[in-house]
Amino acid sequence: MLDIKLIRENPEMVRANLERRHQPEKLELLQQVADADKRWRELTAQVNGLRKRRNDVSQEIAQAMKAGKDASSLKAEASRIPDEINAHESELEAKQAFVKNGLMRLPNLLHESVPYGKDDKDNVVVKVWGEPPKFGFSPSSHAELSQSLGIADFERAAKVTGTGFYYLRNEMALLDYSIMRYAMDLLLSRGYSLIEPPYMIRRSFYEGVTDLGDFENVMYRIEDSENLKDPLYLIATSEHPMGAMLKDEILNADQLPIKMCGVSPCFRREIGSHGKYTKGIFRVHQFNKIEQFIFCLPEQSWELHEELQRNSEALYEGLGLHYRVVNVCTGDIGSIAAKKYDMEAWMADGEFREVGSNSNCTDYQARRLNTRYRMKEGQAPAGFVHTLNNTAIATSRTMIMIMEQYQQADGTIKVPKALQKYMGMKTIEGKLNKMKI
RNA sequence: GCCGGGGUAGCCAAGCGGACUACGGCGCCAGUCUUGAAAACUGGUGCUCCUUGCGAGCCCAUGGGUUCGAAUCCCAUCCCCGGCGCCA
Repeated sequence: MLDIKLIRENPEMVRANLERRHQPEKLELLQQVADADKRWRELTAQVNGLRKRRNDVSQEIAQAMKAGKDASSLKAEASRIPDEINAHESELEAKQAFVKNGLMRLPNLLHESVPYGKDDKDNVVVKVWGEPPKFGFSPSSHAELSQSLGIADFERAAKVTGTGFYYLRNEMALLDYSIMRYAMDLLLSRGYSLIEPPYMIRRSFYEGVTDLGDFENVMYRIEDSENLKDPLYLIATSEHPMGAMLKDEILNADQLPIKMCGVSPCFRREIGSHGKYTKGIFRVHQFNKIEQFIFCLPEQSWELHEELQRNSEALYEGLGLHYRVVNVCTGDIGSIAAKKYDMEAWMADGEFREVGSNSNCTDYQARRLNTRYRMKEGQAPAGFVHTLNNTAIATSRTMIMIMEQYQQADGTIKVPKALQKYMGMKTIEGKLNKMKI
């Protein structure tokens, strides 16, 4: 959420930002918000004047009654004022709601280092690590490999829950947990606190961490929520419960930065098919993820954004996986990020696909969450904190990378050295407690 | 789930229809004093608007209601604490 004062005092800056983002449709919204805010201020002045009259007359009534005088004519006058106030109040509330809603829908200000561009084709590759594996055979997709090894069952998952789900078996289930444990150990060693969050959170908290428009498309709602006005939703990432954790709180500067590493399954209704790489576990309704999340002082966030990036890169490099990093351009970046790096991994068909993203949300998310900081105990809040979030590892997509990059001619898969101690094996051969179904 | 007790500013806490302009304390900020600090003393300490003023409005968990007037009375909802019940 942007600060309304920025729109009052520096609308040109907000306008230029929308143009850089290629969101001309939002220019009109910006103007509407500015107009509604102006009207809100006029109405506020009028209504406050009426409220003052009401308060004054009520005081006179009190004094008259204390003096034993008749106050009935004053009462008659006073009883007319609430109607006048009500006549304006509904418009006042409507304008206020419009401004708030508009502010929620205007995107964050971009950092100057975000490359200008129209769509994902204009993202700028800033790093390439490793090389594509050289196979003396035609490589298979992870979907084919997992089926032939008998370590995943997509047909029965489709039967039971519909498309977009999976049963992992034996080595692949172990691989899932091994990747999580590997990522947890690395981030713990770098000082991040490990968090297992609630897997569902209330809607009112969700509004603080993400876009309102995402709800009905992306999130699963729990029908049986006890409080129907504020129902529970399954989390789409542990970023959300971690962000919501400090809603309406004020942190002391010496408590910051707060660095967390969340572990949880993620639930998403919208998995977008459109013929894009739909086989296997690339796009699914449920997957496990280790997520990094930071609350920090404004002056710390750009340095920490790079730290998060180094952590992600260390995780993939430790697994020996070929990847690249792109600086997401102005036309492709999400609305809450001021700057975003995407991690893209090489897959067996020779394409790079997104496996994680790293965003500095500056104060945009914190303003929605109302998470502030003060320089010292007892002092008034000095401003909003900055928040950052970064996929450390999404196990589903990391499994794809490992299976497709470490496959061998006989259809088995080498286990990256760093995972062998967690897996208890050096090669995935599909022999562990093999199921005859 | 049931029965009690609660939710007041950064924190603690009083108030329980009309001087509440929300008492008091702690913390914090500024000033006086001091070589400096502490102590002491004085003033300030939430949000919004603009005509920036000893200006006005708002704020007592949240949303409604009663009233000329609500922190205070009524209704609904949420949350916390204690006890009982249920339970991996």
